[in-house]
Parts: sequence; structure tokens; C-alpha cells
Amino acid sequence: MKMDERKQKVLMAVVQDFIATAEPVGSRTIAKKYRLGVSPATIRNEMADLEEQGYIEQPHTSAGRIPSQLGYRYYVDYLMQKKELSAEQEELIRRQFEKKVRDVGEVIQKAGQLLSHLTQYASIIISPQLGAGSFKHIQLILMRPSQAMVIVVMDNGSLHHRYIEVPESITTADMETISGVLNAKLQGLTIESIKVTLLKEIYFELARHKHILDLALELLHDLMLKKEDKIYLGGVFNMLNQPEFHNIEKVKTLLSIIEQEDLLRELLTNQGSGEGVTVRIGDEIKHREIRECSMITAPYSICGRQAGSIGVLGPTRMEYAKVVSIVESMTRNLSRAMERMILGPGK
Amino acid sequence: MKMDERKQKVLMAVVQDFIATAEPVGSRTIAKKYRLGVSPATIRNEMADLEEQGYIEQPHTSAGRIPSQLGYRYYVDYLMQKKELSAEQEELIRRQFEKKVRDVGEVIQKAGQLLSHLTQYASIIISPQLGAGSFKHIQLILMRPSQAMVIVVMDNGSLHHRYIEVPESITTADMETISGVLNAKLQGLTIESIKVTLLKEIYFELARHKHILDLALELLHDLMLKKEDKIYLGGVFNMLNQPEFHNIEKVKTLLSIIEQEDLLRELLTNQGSGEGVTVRIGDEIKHREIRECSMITAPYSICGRQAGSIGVLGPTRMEYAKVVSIVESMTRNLSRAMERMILGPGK
DNA sequence: GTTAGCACTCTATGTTGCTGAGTGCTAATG
DNA sequence: CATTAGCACTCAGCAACATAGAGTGCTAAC
Repeated sequence: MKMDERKQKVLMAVVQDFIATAEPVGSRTIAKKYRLGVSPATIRNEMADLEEQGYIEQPHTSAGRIPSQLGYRYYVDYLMQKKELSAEQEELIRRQFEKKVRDVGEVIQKAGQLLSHLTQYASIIISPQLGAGSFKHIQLILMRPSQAMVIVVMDNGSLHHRYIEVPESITTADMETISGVLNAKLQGLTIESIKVTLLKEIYFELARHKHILDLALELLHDLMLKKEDKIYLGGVFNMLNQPEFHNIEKVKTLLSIIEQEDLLRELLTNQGSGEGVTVRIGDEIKHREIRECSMITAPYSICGRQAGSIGVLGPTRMEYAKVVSIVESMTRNLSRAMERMILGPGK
Repeated sequence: MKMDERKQKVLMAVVQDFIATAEPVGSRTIAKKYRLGVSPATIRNEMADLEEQGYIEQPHTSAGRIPSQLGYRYYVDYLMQKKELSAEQEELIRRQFEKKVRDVGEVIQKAGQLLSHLTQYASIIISPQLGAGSFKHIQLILMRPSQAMVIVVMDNGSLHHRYIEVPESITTADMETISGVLNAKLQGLTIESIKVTLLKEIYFELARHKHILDLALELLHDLMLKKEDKIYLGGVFNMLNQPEFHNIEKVKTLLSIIEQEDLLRELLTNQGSGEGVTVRIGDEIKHREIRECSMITAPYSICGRQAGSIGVLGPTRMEYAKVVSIVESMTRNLSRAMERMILGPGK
């Protein structure tokens, strides 16, 4: 993997120029635009070497070179220098996150829009998985004879509900009783920490309402298993501006992938390092349908706990330097916005 | 608008054949395939007439004819005969709606997937706008010092929440008191019917907590204005199989439209008749970006009250007969499923 | 080691000509 | 008088061909 400085410069030129123009890059272009102080012929020699080592390739004999996946990887790992966001972009992000929003979904939606706007690629964001947390409040409400609603509020601010069927004889007062007992017994506990003995106690106290308890506790049980996450997607049509998607077939595969939520979730969840920005190039994304795409993802956290991830999906010919900075900045801001929302603006 | 029978048959042949093949239809084709018992020459004469009257057009001199918007309109209004769903399709729908689902969002999501699967076009569904309804339950919960959550349950089963800031001095007991008073005073009322005198009463009783009341009542107020609806979209990539979208530019406009939720909402809400299936062809959809598309929409209802709409978006060359039947059946089933979910399976 | 020069390769683009589908018109037909 | 056969005409689409130009690799000179 050792590479003398000039080779690095040539590789860098190839990658940067190809990212900018989407056209194979020739030796003349590099000599002229990137002022390496040597002639095209020399560059041709270097390029021949680089090709041999697998960093660049030639689409056909009389064309310039384009970076291979290996080439992009080398660029991202060793050559690329982070591009600071412009003041304008910083401002845009800052103002976006200052806006008043009502719920987590809205924050994320807006963040996604901004992310795809700034990068001009598709954005994918996964909403926070807060973990179940502990019970804050449980409420049963009789909606009409024989139908009720169970509401559970967790201390992390998440809210869950379910409709259940109850015997016709049940009254609003019964509901209050049940809610009262459940609240008293369960408050502050996490789902995992509910003991059988405690359950027995509850069933004993509310023996008359065994049926309702079963249903209510079923909701609690589901909470443990439930994937609360949602996938937010934006700016897919940006991708169509990229020349690599002028071919309909590619657009079709792209779209069919993008409509599969489960796949997106997997792509966003199985991140490499688990911390900081991850760049995956082409095949490094394990799904063969999206070779020719790269993903830049990063987890965001709430109060130090990893909560969800944001990501950008674009062609392998992606503006890595720019996107990495944007993703970084967005995670920071998003984390902050979430914390403010959940903990209150005090801190 | 009078048209003799043979002309109608010719027009019908042109429309049907073009819908099936996406190729301009010639006189020979019609004579051969549609057995009108006359020669191509006669059909040519009829076609010339139809063109003069604006029902069909010729892309270029040496090509067959394609239906104009007017032609499609005539076809939909007078010629098309509804195509019954196949047993298989019926079965698919029935089974889909039998599945157990947890919430309204899930029903809709599944319905959208099915709709786009059956039609092979894009599906758009707007979630129920139930109207505000009347209060069933209001609950304030202290999440941590100085932060609380307001939960409001309406009698139509909808659930709303908001985080608010409260003075540090507030205790859980205070919250219970406030909840209690609000419940007692507001239960059963609609938002509109809250009188100033009643508010005064509440403020009087809870004078100490004026600040919290303000915030809680703000949520109630927002409920009146709030658009609760969500847009669900599916099967966009089906559209790419249609030859009219082999052109990237068109795909791009299509996608950029589809990413604008507000626009979709408008398209789905401003329906013509307001009842039953509406077919809008090309320019009849008022947005110039989607000329060359048609929409088939229908409202679904819950307990007789119109709740939301479902729609199919496809090229003007759409299989109207088929899609109309599918949309009809889907609204029926969706309405039923929603009612079952909200009222409980009893009825 | 670097570079100028040159022959070579191959894509992209433009030109031309042909084919075939489809038309409109005219004159013949029942 | 509506219908139809026949025919000349039009034009998109395709294939065959020629051309231009970008870029290469090699060789020989610096």
C-alpha cells in the first residue's frame, strides 16, 4: 500500500476530477488542471502503475481513467481532506434546528430534507430507538361499552397505546381502579424488571379484571419486542440528476431498494465501527443491488446513548469530503435538538 | 358529442389497444384485431373524423392514432365497462384486510402496498381526518422536574400529546389535581363547544397553575387547527415499468412531485364529486407538472363520515376499467377495516 | 527520470439510404 | 351512397458507413 507522493497526487486528481465531472480523466487534463509540474507523459506512466495496482481503471482503450472502488477507498482513508462547511451551510443547519417543532418525527423529517438538500443525494434517517425505559404512567380509558384504550408513557418520553376489548360490564370507575393499581405497582420499573411475584400481587388485587389485565400487560410485553423505529427518506429524486442514473434500469433497482424499509433499516443499523462517520463504498455495502452506490452513515445519540442513525446514499462517485462533513455536523445538531426536545429546553 | 356506434367502436379499439400496447394504433390493426366487419379503409375514414372531433391524434404523419385526453374522457364516461376483479384478486384483498394490525397507520400502509401491487401504478393514501371529536380523557404527567407531558384522548380514538415546561415546584400530585379538574370539566365536550365561562371556571379553580393551564389548553387549541393526516405512498417504482417513463426527465418531474407531500395532499383532497370514484385525466389534474398522468381517487369513510381518500397515480394510458374496480373494492374494504379497528370487532 | 513525438485505438457523432408501417386520396364496386 | 381496393406519399427507425477527437503506449531524445 505504500505509494510515493506523486502517485498519491495523481490518484487524488483522478478521483477529484471524476467526482466533479463524471467523465474519465486523461493525463492531459491532470497535467493542466492539477499543476503537478510534470508532463502528461509522466502522468501516463504513473497512471499505468496505478492501474496495475488496482486503484484506477480504464473503461476502454482510448478513454481516461476512473477510480476503482479500491481507489475511492484509498482516497477516503488517506487523501481526502475534510471540507469545512460554508458559512451559509452552517447557517442553514443552525436555523433549521432552531425552529420550533412538535415531535420527534418532525425534527427528523426536517433534518432529512435538509440533509438531502445539502448533499444533493438521498437521505435516510432512522428514528430513535430509545430502548424501553421504565414506566412513568399507565392509563386505561373506556372509550365506549366494551372497548377501551391502554396508554403507556415511558420515562424516556415515548408514548404507546392500544385498543382492547373489555367486558360490557366494565365501567369507567373500574378503569380508574385498574389504572391506579397498575400505576402504583409498576411505576419506575423497567419492563425487564417486572417480577412474577409482582404480577401475582397485581392479579390478586384485581382478580375480577383478569381478562383486562391480560390485554393490558400484553401491550407491555409487546413493547419489549416492538421495533419502534421508523425510516425517513428524502431527496431520492436528487439522485436522478447524477449521470449514473440516466439509465432507467439503474433507477429501477435503486427505487425498488428504497421502497424496502427493512433493507434500509438493515443498511443503516449494521454500521461498521458503530461510532463516528462510516463510509461504505460500492460492494462494501453488502447488498449486491446497490453496488455502484456508496453510503455515508453516522449514529446520533441522545444523552450519550446511541439512539438512531442518519445516512446519505449516493453514487460511488460521491463528494465524500463534503458529505462527510455535512453528516458529521448534522448528527451533532440532531442529537442536540433531540435532547432539547426530550429533556426540555432547560439544558 | 353524438357519435354513431361504429365510431364508438373504433374509438374504443384505439383506446384499448393503446392502453395495452403503448403503440399508436393503425387502421389495419383495428380491422384485424377488433373485427368490426369493415375494411381498414373505412376505419381510416372514421379515424379521420374522430381526429377532427378531437378524440384521437396522430403523433406524426406515418403513425397510427393515439387517444387524446378527450378520447380517454369519452372512453371513461361512456364506453368503458367495469372489469370485475378476478377471484384471485378478491381473495388477496380479503386476506389482506383480515390480518391483525395494531394501528391505523399499519392498515393504511398495507392497503397502499396492496393497491400498488394490484394496479401496478403508484398508490397514495391519506390517513383519516377524524375531525376533532370530543374529549374523552386528559392527562398531565410530570416526566421530570420542570418537564411534563400533556396527553389528550378524543372519543374518536385519536391520541395527541405534547411536551410542556412547568415550574420546578410542581409535583406529581399537582398534575393529578389539574388532570382531575380538566377531565371533570371538559369530558364529553368538543373543542368548539368550550365556553369562555367554562374556561374561567377552570382558571379559577386552578388559579395557582395558570401557566400550566395555558400550555395545556394551547395543545387543545392546536388540535383544532392541526392537520392530522399523513400521506402514504407506495409502488412508485412500478411506474418505471411503464414505457412513458423511460425518459429520465419525466421520471424526475414525477419524483419531484411525489416528494411534495403538500401537493399530494391537495391532489387527494380536492376531489371532484366528493363521493365515489373520481377519474381525472391529464390536465384535469390541475397541476401542470403531472400532465400525462391520470389519477383515480375515492374517499373512504368511517361510520358514514368521510375520513380520508385513496388514490392511484398512473400514466394517462392507464387501465381505467381495471383500476376503477380495484379502487372501489379497496375503499369498501378499507372503510370496513377501519371501522372494525376503531369500534372494536364486535360490530 | 522525464518528455516530445507519433502511430494506434476506440467511442461518439454525424450522414446517408433503406425499409416498412401507416396514411389520404381516387376511382371502382355493390 | 357508403364501402373498399389500389396507389402514391410520408416519415420514424434502423443499419451501415465515415469522420473526428480524445487518449493511450511506445520509442527515442534530452
